[in-house]
Formats: sequence, structure tokens, C-alpha cells
Amino acid sequence: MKTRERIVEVAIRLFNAEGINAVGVREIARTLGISPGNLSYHFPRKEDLLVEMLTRVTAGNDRHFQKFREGRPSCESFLQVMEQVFRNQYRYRGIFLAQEEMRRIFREFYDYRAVEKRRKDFLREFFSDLVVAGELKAEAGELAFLGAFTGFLGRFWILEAFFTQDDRSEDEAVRHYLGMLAWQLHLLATQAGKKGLEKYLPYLQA
Amino acid sequence: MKTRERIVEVAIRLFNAEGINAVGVREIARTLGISPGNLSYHFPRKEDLLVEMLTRVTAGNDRHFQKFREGRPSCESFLQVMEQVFRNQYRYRGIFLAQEEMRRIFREFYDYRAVEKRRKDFLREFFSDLVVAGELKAEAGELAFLGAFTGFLGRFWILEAFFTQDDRSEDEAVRHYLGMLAWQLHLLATQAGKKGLEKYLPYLQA
DNA sequence: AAATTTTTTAGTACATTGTGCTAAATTTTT
DNA sequence: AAAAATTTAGCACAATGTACTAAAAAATTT
Repeated sequence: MKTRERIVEVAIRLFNAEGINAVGVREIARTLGISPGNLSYHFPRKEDLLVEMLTRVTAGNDRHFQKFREGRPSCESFLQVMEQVFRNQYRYRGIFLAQEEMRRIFREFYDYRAVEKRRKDFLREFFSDLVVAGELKAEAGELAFLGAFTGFLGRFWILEAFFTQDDRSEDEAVRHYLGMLAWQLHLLATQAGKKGLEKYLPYLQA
Repeated sequence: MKTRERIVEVAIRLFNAEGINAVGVREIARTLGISPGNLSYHFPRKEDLLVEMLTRVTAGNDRHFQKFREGRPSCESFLQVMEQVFRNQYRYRGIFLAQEEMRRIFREFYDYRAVEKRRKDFLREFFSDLVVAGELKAEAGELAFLGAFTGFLGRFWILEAFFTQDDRSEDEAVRHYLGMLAWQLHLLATQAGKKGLEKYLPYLQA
């Protein structure tokens, strides 16, 4: 495997395990068995590692979203896609736990306004499609709320999962927050829509 | 004013403005016009400052919650209380933006399981009261979801407000996220409950 | 096979950070 | 007046991100 690839892989693992700020560039190099200078050759700054990871997780999510738009829209398939998105995010959970850092990088290296807009448009289209397909019955205000909720959940569920974590596994966490999404959709779903959501509902523990 | 008080005040201001990690203890002392040793006398570690702030914001929220329980429960008064809670949190937004740090401190200096449980019990009781008062009509699953949603929103709204911030003021941000809460309650409210929510709904922009 | 480019090593250096410590001076309280 | 609490000034340490150099090794191109 290419060194660059190995670096990203090990960095993710360390960031996930110990947190971004607890892992120094020297430790990453030591774990890889390469010199700090070599790490610095591929990623001059620690930031560059984070940018790389942010790019990867975004690209992965976009692929999953794209797939949804190609099939027949339904509440069930939407949750299936969101599960893939959540699992993709979980793979890079280290960066989602360091939101402050992420925000800074997001604003510095990306056109964050454009990314935000694209994100919102994506979600809006999803839910419009679901209405057209007869899976949801919702007015404009409710649709706006649904989009805001989904964006909010998708951005911070990992943070809460680790904040309140009682040794919850990835599966349990993903099911729990998919369960929240399912309940939210359930409140606005038609009979047809509700049917596809049933299997996601039981996982929301109080 | 006591030096200790001045320290906390200035630290909040600096943390809010620049972020926790961007502000060093030396800078805090310099801003106050005191020696670093003196700062260290009152707050030996930077952590101790954060613990103090976390304690204050928690105490403030508890006062507001308590007040709600004393009056007649309604959707409207619930939102009024949540507005006060949100504004209290906003005063200490610096620490809400550094969730990673907060999580560590929360686990180290608090009985976080007890605090989490208390939090959940509080919310559960609120919504039960609203059902009894005829303001909400919801089953157990929906109530659990409502509690999870409110806790989630209350914890991370500041983070998103600053993530997507387009020069939004405190008022606008508070209204926006109160609007989300209002929409959520609206979906489960009785006619009486809906009435009290109307004035909070229009502020959710897409 | 030779030349060139890319990758890797091994160091050094610097400013900054949080933390802990000492000794003395000053202020406040008793 | 005595004691306690507060404040100053300064030193020291380990760790961090960042930047840099010179040379060796490996891979690629010619």
C-alpha cells in the first residue's frame, strides 16, 4: 500500500481512538514506523490530514445520496441510505468529535456556503420526492422543519453518541439515531410511508 | 469586584470570542492586567475555569427548569423556559463550541451518569405534565422521541448556529432553534397546545 | 544502463502551550 | 500588631505544531 494511504488509515485509527488533539504528528509517524519528516512530506500540516478525511467522508456521503436519487423514493429507502451515511460518518468519527477544529477547516478550505446550500437542496429534494411518491403528507413549513431536523441529526449524532456513551456499539448507536429519524418521519408519513418505517422505530430507548 | 469573579468574566468573553483552544492562560492574565501566577492561584489549571463555567451554566438552567415546574404547564410556558435556557447557554457559548473538551471534563469532574439521568427525567416529566394538562396528545414512543429530540437540540444548537452562521445575531439564532422545537411540539400538540405555539413557528427559515 | 525524479531519513530549530514551582511583596482580615 | 490571604515576578519542564536542511534510498523515466 502507498505510504500516503497508510498514513491516512493510521491517522484515522488514532484520531478515532484518542481524539484529534491528543494525537501528535510525532506519534502518528512513530505508529507508522516512518520518520516525522516523511509524514511532513505527504501532509505538511496536521490540518492537511483533517482536510483529506473531511473530503473523503463528504465524497462517500455524496455517493450514497446519489444512489437514493436513482431508485424509487420511499421512506424505507431513505432510511437505508441514511444508515450508510451514518456508518460512513462513524468510520471518521474522530473528526466529528472535534467540531471546533472542523468548523475552522471547513471555512478555510471549502466554500462552506456552497456546501451548506447543496446539502440543504439535497434534503429538500429528497423530501419533496417522498411527498410526490405518496410517502409523506406535509406542508411547506413541515418540510422545512424535516430538512432542518435531518441536517441537524446527521451532523451531531456522533457527538451525542459519544457524549452519553454507555459502551454502546456502533450498531446500537446507529440504530438509535436512525430510530429518531424514523420517528420524525413517522409523524408526517402516509400509511404507505409508515409501513416502511416500522422496523426502525423500536430502537429509540428513553 | 472580586478578582476571581473578574477572571471568570474575562475568560468567558475571550473564550466566546476566540474559542477555548485559541486562548492561553497567559493571554487571560494579560487581558485582566494580573500576573499569570495570580490566575494560577485562583484557577490552578485551565480546566478549573471550564469546570466553573460548566457549573454556572448548569445551575442557571436548573433554576429555569424549576420555575417551569412551579407554574401551570403549557406548550407556551415550556417554550418560554427553553428560551431562557437557550439564552443562558448562549452566554457561555464558548464552552458549547468545544464539545470534545467539555465531554472530557464532564466525565472527569461530574457524575455524568447521574446528570444525564436527571436531565432525561426532567424532560420526561415536562412532557408528561403537558399531556396531563391536555396540551399534547402522544403515546409512550412519541414521548420518548420528544425527550430525545429536545435534549439533542438543547445540547447542540449553539454548535450548529455557529457552524452555519451567516452573521446571525443571538436573537435570530435563538428564534430559529426555538422554532424547531415549536414545530416538533406542534406535530404532537392538541388544539390548545397548538395555540400557544403559533408565535414561535414562523422563524424556521429553510 | 544511466539520468532524473520522487520518496525517505535524520536531524535541528523555534515559538507557544499548559503546568508546576519558589520566594518575596502586598493587601486584607483577625 | 499578628496572621492569613492575595499578588507579583520569574524560572523550568515537557510537549506540540511548524519549518527547514542535507543526504540517502527508491522509483521512474529516458
